[in-house]
Amino acid sequence: MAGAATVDKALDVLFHLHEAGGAVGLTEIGRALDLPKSSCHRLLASLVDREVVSRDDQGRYRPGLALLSLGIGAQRGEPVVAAARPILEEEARAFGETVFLVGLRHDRLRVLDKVEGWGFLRAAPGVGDVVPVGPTAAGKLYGVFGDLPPGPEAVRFETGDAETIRRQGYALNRDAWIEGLSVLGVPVWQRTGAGARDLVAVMALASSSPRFDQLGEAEVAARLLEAAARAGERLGGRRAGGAS
Amino acid sequence: MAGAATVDKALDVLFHLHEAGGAVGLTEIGRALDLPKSSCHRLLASLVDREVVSRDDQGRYRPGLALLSLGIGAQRGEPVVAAARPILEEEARAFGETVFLVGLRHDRLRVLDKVEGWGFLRAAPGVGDVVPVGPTAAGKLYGVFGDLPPGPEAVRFETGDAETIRRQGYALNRDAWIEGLSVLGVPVWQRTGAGARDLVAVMALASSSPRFDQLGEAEVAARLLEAAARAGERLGGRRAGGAS
DNA sequence: GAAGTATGATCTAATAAATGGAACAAGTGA
DNA sequence: TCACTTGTTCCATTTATTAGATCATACTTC
Repeated sequence: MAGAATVDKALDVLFHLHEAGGAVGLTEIGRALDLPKSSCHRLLASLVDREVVSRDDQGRYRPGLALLSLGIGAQRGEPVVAAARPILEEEARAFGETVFLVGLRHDRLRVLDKVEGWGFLRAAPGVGDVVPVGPTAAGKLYGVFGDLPPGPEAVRFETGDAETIRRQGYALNRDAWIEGLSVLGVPVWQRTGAGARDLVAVMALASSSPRFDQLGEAEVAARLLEAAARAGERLGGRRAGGAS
Repeated sequence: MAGAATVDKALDVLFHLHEAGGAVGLTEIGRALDLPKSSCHRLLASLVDREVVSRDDQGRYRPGLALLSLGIGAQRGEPVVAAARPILEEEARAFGETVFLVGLRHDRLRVLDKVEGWGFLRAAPGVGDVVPVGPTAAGKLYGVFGDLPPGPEAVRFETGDAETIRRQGYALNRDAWIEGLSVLGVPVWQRTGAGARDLVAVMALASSSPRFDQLGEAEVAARLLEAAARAGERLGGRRAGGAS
């Protein structure tokens, strides 16, 4: 809140480039953000210097590749991702379908990591993308087991739905989020003390619904629950602070 | 050069977090960058606000996940990446080995994209990583066909090596960069006018050397050259400005 | 081909913002 | 319990940012 105004503006520019998609000229940026050209010019100079912003052949600006290194570094640095990565690969290989990891970051459910399946028709969630809370398996699990921030899209359960999830220990989502897509999610726990535990992520398998039926709900659930338990083991103990 | 000092410092902080690897406390950051705690605090407040920096359970700072979205967006926005992506997937599937894309960005050769192979022993270049110019196939191709910036690590060719590459149209690198690793790279061209063309990337296949021998140099070269040509087609024409 | 209108880059005085030392609170370890 | 470290906040001084105008250059229109 009590931040640096100049940095805020620089970030405005950066995110504007991100949202714009393509390359954008200096004047257009200034107009869109209501900043004088000279200010934009100077801000961009700093960003370009660090390769956080790139320049077109025509001089226009676009997000730079340094962001890629930074972003992938951020992902690798996530303890949950580091712990779960090899297990994600194992499971994706075993099922031949996409297995991914969702976590609560900055009050949003985000795809932390994924390993895609082999099929021509396969689920391909984008790493870093925000996942809606309402209709997804991950959202339900966080609603039942985790500390979801009080938001407008609070989770609404059918009667008994929450209890089913609590009893089974996993959440299944058939065609509710995306037509033809089935997702089975299981919680990844971290021990936080004597008997206590924190929900630190959701591991989920996504596939087309027919393919999911071939695999079998019971089989998927069993394997994934065991995999998530191993991921939790690799994480080790401790942690108790607020969900970040 | 004539940038915004505050933004420079904020980027210093961000890159410091990136290089640190783990989570870092405020005091330590201030010491490392020789900045007063209050300044660091303010800069970090802005960065955290935009989720470019995350906070630990213990209050320490780490690179945030917004960087991942930004980075992946930057990659997707790259015209070469957008054009080559499906072809990369095709080739990786056909060979069962890792196929990747290297481009000159900000005077550095960087891995722009990759699709990994299936094998247990497979090459896994990091997307966004910088590739050395000297010993790599990509570096040689840029040395022969592209405009490498005059740097300390200028490419040194064996006599006739450059001519071989020019004649064959591809570069092969066996065990020179990494022991046991073979890489065959081909240029990706973009038409820039009547007969003229620009080297915009290198497409390369990487595998263990024994596996590469199974595939056969001629077969790999032929397929990859054809694939790179298709990628160039998808790019379309135009572009002539300085290498960015 | 020439004029007009875009753009990006550069300069400068006025001003608003960053600075950093010090004081405060919260937490940790001895 | 005390001492030490950490993160946070405050505020007068100074510095860097601002924003308008100007310049040079590329592109478009006539």
